[in-house]
Amino acid sequence: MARLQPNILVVEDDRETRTLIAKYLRNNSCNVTIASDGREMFRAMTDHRVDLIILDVMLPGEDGLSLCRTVRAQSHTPIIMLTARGEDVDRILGLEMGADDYLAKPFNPRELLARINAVLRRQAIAGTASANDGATALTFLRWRIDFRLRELRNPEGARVAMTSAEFDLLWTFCERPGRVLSRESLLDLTQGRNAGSFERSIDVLVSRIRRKIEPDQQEPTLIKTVRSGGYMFTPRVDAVGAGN
Amino acid sequence: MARLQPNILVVEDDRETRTLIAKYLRNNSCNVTIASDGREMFRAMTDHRVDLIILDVMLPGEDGLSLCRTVRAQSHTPIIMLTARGEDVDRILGLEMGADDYLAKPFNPRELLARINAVLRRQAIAGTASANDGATALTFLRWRIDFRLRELRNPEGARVAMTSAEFDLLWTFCERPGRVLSRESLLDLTQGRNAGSFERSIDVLVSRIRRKIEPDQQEPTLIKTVRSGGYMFTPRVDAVGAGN
DNA sequence: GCGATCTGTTATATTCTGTTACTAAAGCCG
DNA sequence: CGGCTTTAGTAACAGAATATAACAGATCGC
Repeated sequence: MARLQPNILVVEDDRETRTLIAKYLRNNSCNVTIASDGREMFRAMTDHRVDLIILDVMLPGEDGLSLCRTVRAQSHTPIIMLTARGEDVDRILGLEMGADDYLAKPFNPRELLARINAVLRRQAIAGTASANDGATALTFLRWRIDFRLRELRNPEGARVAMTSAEFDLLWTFCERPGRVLSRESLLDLTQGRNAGSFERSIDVLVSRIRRKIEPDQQEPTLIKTVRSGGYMFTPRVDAVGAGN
Repeated sequence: MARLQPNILVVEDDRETRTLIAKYLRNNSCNVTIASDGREMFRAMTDHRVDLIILDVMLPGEDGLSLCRTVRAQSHTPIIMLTARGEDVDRILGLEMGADDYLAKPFNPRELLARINAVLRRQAIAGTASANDGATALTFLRWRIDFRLRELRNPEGARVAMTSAEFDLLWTFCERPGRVLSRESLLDLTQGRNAGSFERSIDVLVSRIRRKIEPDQQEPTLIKTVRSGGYMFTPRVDAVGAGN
């Protein structure tokens, strides 16, 4: 769903932080470009396609907030802002700045990755609404999960009520079919939360989802348990265009 | 999308307020012209292109309401009116005056900026959508919401009574379909946070709107709840288009 | 002013969600 | 095959978030 190797532009003046972020993202299948100020940022943006910008609030010269507005005025490239703690979050995310998400320093790089994924995913959805290809829904075994509408329909076409958390988890599974996902990474992906050591919340959620979608309660066929590994969503998943 | 440096014309007789607004807007990438009464306003308008007018209701000589009507009759330049509390909002925004938005004094300048952006964006969309004046209405699932008339019609074409606050909120939703809006930003967008209202008030309003527009009271399909996130307006696919 | 309407607040009911605890199942080892 | 250990499934619970009825102050239209 999300681009396989998204181009991330990291705009951050502190060399150490910058390198750290870049390294981490590169280790996690992102193409990373770095810039230390607004000028370099714009150069990079005209240079090649940028899928997402990570933008520090504090920058020499024109500051991040101002840059954010400017970028926003010209393009729809999503922006995640790195803020200091206690920054006025509403304004950053609100109409005025229009950033897509933010992260307060100091942050956990995994958390950043989770946010990036979330934003890109949203972007993919939003993009289809107006313009181009991308899918807004996935189907598996004649079930259909629509991210934009946040609804799940069974093979008969009836809506199946899902709570927010259940939906998010199922969505995450659908995006990564056929891969074993650890509880930890599932927690990360759905909530950007660092897993507290032994939490069984994923187990419980899986159980609740299974009750709603598994044809045979005794023998799960959709979400398989991988002992001491996590869970795996097994059915073949097809992308479906806008929900018409 | 939005003009990079929109030309804003501020019409306000109180020098202090006027200067404050101008200063703030200039700091936020706007070109600002000021006028202290109707005469100066018209002079400015013939002088150069004006993208948006901020117009105080109380003015010496010909008052803001009257000026608003006049401008409206001649051009499509969007207008945001500054009103005193308790002013008749429906009338100001409605057919009679035709302002595009309003803000009750005293207001937060950041909120003003947000409104400006919103109006300009709408304008941009309306402009590109097809041709002309139109685009004062949106349709979703055969419902039709008309911003100018401030009325809502159901698929059968019957008017559905909406109170001012309900309409404002629904409008806000319609402008941002498919996005999760936090209670906080909804408050900001509808009232500018001046009024110290609690976030629960959004819940109550949503509940009231749902009662009027949701086909199934048990299972909302239009305004979805995103737990600990806010609400999301999810009209089906074709839904949002210029009301032609 | 007076009744009708609107709107935010409060209180209560309902729903959701993560945790805990207990049970069942799976692996391990002799 | 049994015991023993580890891991998963899920009922039950408690805290959090949401839905909505009811209330009261504000506002509107006469």
